[in-house]
Amino acid sequence: MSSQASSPERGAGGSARREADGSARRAADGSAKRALTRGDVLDAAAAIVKEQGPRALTMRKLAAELGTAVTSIYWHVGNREELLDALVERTVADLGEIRAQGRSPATRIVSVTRALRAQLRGHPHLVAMVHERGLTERMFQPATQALVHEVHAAGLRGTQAAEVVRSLLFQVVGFVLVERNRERAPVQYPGDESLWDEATAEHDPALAKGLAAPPDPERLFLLSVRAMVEGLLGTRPRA
Amino acid sequence: MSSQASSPERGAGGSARREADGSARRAADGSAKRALTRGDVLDAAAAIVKEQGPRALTMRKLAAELGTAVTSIYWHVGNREELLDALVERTVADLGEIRAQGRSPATRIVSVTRALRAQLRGHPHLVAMVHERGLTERMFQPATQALVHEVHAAGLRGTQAAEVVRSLLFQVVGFVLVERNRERAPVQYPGDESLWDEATAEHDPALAKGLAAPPDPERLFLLSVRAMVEGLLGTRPRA
DNA sequence: ACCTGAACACCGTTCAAGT
DNA sequence: ACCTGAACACCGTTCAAGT
Repeated sequence: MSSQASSPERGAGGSARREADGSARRAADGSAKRALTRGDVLDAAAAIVKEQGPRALTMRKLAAELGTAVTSIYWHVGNREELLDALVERTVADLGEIRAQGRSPATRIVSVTRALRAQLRGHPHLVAMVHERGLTERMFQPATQALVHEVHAAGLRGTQAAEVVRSLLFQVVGFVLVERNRERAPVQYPGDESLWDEATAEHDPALAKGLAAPPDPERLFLLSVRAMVEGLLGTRPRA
Repeated sequence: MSSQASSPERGAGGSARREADGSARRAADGSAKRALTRGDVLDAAAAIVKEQGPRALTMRKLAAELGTAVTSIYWHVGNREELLDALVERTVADLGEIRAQGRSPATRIVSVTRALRAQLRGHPHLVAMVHERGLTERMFQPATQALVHEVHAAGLRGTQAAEVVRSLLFQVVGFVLVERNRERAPVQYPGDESLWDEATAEHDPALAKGLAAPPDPERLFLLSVRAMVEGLLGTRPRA
């Protein structure tokens, strides 16, 4: 409920920011000690979340990191939930534009999905946090915008265009989520071998191998997105 | 670390279970009091998770619900994390088979994705919990199995078949996730209207409306899956 | 305007002790 | 074999009090 309207670090577009990593206020060193700002809190919180996930972000740990009393944080950001809200908000705002590349609409659409996937992979915990806060639509706004443009260029309009855009967004999100799951837990239970033995794979060893471990997610991503674009537009995109 | 091997309620296939809703041990009523079993704990935990989400499942609340001391629970399930593990494990095991319907492979594939979506929607918190535990592959095993069969029937083999199966799974998961997000947070911030005004929708009001609120997720789901199947198989599925 | 420590209600978990 | 209360370390949050 604290109506802080500072909104620090809006940047000049979104890509380059890294210098101002709250290195100013270190108290543990005994060095110079500035006044704590809302931006400091967000920076420190962002660092913890990025490295250890949102679960590891406790108010007390954050305070220790900043060299302040726990209660000071509350003055600047309200409470933990509002802190996470602000963090997500800032990260989403800093994601930057998505630019299509290529000549044909189909190719340009594929390039947008690739850019979106790259963004999502760059912020491993962001998707879940955005999801919890009901900001999904907003987070995908830039990508949606770009897709709208390309779908229009492909000649689609109205409801049909909207459905194509949404199908593509869902595809990317689903892919990244499952992909990340595999990265985090490479060895599944009860283990891939037993899950895809000869019988369950219907005597198709190459298929069993393909399902047990996707050797090239990049390739799989391109393939599925291209299939989807082809099915939706009736045009085959080119590499 | 407690090696309890009871594994209650494995059922006779998976669909019908509902009678044994831990109504036996009610202590608050002052009625008859059986010995607490691992199954009781899992049942009560499942009820809480189903109604209020995994976050609301605290050991103390669970104990109160069961009419026991908190520490009794630990004897039966180890700790909170193992409790959730067991819960997910049991739920996944009880999900049941997925049967394809229809004549052509393309149509049957679509029917499998619909069944999978219905399963996921029936357990709103399951996907996230499974995801956290790295059990995604296992959870989708029945659906994958069914898809493998149909893709084989469509004449695909090996790596190509595996890629088709995976693309479809990703599509379904992504769809359900985003769909659920919209249900939970119907009013987005900063609001759909402002997000899709005339300019951002490139002067296509029907598209703006389509993106602001998907009137029929069922329809959108079918459309996108069919497009994907068509793009992957080169065959158009029929309703 | 900003920061502080004390205090509260709530967690998960351990452990010695009961039956 | 099962259950218990006491106790520990950790949470988020509030509040009166400082400067």
